[in-house]
Amino acid sequence: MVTTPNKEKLRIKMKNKRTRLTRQRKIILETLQQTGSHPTADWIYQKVREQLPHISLGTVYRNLNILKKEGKILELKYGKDVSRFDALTKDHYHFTCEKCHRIYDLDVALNKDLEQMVAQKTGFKITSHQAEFYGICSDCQKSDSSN
Amino acid sequence: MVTTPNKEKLRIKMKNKRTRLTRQRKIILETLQQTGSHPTADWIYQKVREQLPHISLGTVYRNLNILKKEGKILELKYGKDVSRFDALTKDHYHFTCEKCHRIYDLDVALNKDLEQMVAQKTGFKITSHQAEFYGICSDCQKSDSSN
DNA sequence: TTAGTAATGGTAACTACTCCTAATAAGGAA
DNA sequence: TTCCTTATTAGGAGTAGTTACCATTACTAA
Repeated sequence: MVTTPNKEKLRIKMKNKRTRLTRQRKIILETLQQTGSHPTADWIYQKVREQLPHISLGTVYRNLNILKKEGKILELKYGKDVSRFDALTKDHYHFTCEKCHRIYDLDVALNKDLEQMVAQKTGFKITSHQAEFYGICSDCQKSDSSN
Repeated sequence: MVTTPNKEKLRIKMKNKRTRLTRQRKIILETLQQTGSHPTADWIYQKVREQLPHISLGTVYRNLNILKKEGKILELKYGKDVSRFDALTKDHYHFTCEKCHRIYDLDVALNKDLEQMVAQKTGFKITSHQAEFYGICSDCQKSDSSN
């Protein structure tokens, strides 16, 4: 009898589909947040299995996609090969070391001017951009010079 | 009988491994250069088959990788799904339309300052960077408003 | 012409990922 | 708490894109 209008709002925000916070989804997100790195789906799968030995790989993929849609994680596709995931939600650039293949988050302000410039030049509507830098990270520079 | 010393030079440039410009490789590169777009490997395969009906898909992939290593083409991986290839050699940014999924080359000067800023902030050695912009292209904006 | 080997076609194998289905469990209502 | 609806799961089969393998072909240089 008692209607709950504020819950209704929430539901609308989530696009008519209540998502349930399952144990699996929770642990997948936590795992990703706890590693500061950018693991592959398979790495996450292996890691989560330590807590949920019976979780299936499909569940990991499904949840990564759901979390991505919800904006809680980021999928990085540009590297060389596999998709990697990133728990940080705020936009940031990435750096890939061409030697050790680690991916670093860059603490550099997004250059929103670039978007505007592109919009002006092309007439396209720009909603976002990303950038990746390539080169040699400090660690690998060190080990280079010591050889 | 006539020796051609300039060929020797070429060989050194190609890193001790003579690559042969086969009919297949030539046509693959030309096909890619002639389409101004960013086709998938499979699209290239279909197109090249019009001229070389017996070419195998493996040959297309092998040659795309070789051409990539030689710096003659670019592989774009960031989009949603499949790899796409780009015959342009000079660096440029890309725009992906989130509606029609076309990829456009942007005629915007590379922002080399960004690289320097990142290098200063991180101590990494930056050799290159790329950027992708996302949004809605002019065509799709038009068809949007007419509906 | 001949030796050496890069490249090819055809196909099998691999890998990252998605889809399918019956069973399970989250979470709202009573 | 108990019930009910249905989102989500495990597990496995299936798929698409790509690479590896190998016997054969075709350049290249001597």
